[in-house]
Amino acid sequence: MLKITKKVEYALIAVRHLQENKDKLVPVAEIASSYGIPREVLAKTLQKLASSNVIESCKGPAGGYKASDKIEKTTLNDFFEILEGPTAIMDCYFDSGCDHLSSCNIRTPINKINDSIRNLFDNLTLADISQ
Amino acid sequence: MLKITKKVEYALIAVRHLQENKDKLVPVAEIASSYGIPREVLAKTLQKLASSNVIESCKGPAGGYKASDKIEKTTLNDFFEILEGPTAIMDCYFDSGCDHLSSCNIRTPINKINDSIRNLFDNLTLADISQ
DNA sequence: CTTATATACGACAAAATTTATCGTATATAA
DNA sequence: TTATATACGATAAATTTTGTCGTATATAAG
Repeated sequence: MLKITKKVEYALIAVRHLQENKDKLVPVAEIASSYGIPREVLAKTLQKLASSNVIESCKGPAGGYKASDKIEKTTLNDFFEILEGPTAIMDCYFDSGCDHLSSCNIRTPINKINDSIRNLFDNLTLADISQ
Repeated sequence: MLKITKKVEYALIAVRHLQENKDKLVPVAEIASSYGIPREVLAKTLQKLASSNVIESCKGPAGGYKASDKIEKTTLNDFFEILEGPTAIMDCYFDSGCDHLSSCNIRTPINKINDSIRNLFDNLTLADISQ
């Protein structure tokens, strides 16, 4: 439990790689083969980061991805939410279909834990964890 | 991602229930039926909490579980680790079988995130989140 | 001492989620 | 025009989580 997914792991690896190669455009295939990541999985992940402008994409031959200016200031919370949706230890606060809401005795605890984690990740940037 | 498991959810519900019924011994069946939890799953979960002395068990007719003195001071980190093992967002720091260690470029980031989360959960007790 | 009830514990099946693959479309530099 | 790279959806495989079943053990009550 409380594990990140491979998607997020791959995204972190890619972001770090792009940060270390700031000048050039790096194609997905290069990152995938360097770290043993399935190409298609990584591609889809980087597409999400590109559409949120954490990284920039360029199509065509000699194309690829590069880190954007925004990347250093991106918080872990933003990063995770781009890839996986809202940060929460349970789904019940986004789903509406909980049958047991009336007898639920852990709303307060769950909310407190969620708030604590979001607060933590709102105050950690990609730059912070790289140093 | 970063979700708690049903086991942990059920354990939290049970702990809260026991805290609200401090005097009496509550059988698993009572908690399971009150909150719509599968009896056997909850039973196994409470057995772990009992063997770690977070709660106390009593066999036989009129037996059941009750909160221990230790319960209020139990940190979220201890609670989670009793139920699910070490707190970490990736398994690679406990498994030894990572093929890509030499090319791994996210050891520092992962360690920083792990440390931050453990620090957070070490400083939150079951009492803290219940208020 | 027998019986009913509760915890203790392991093996296995079902369900859900995550991870990976495949196919097709679009953009662009050479 | 061609080769190469991103973009995106559908589906299959693998893994993990969740739930079920069976059996053993302890103990209070009659």
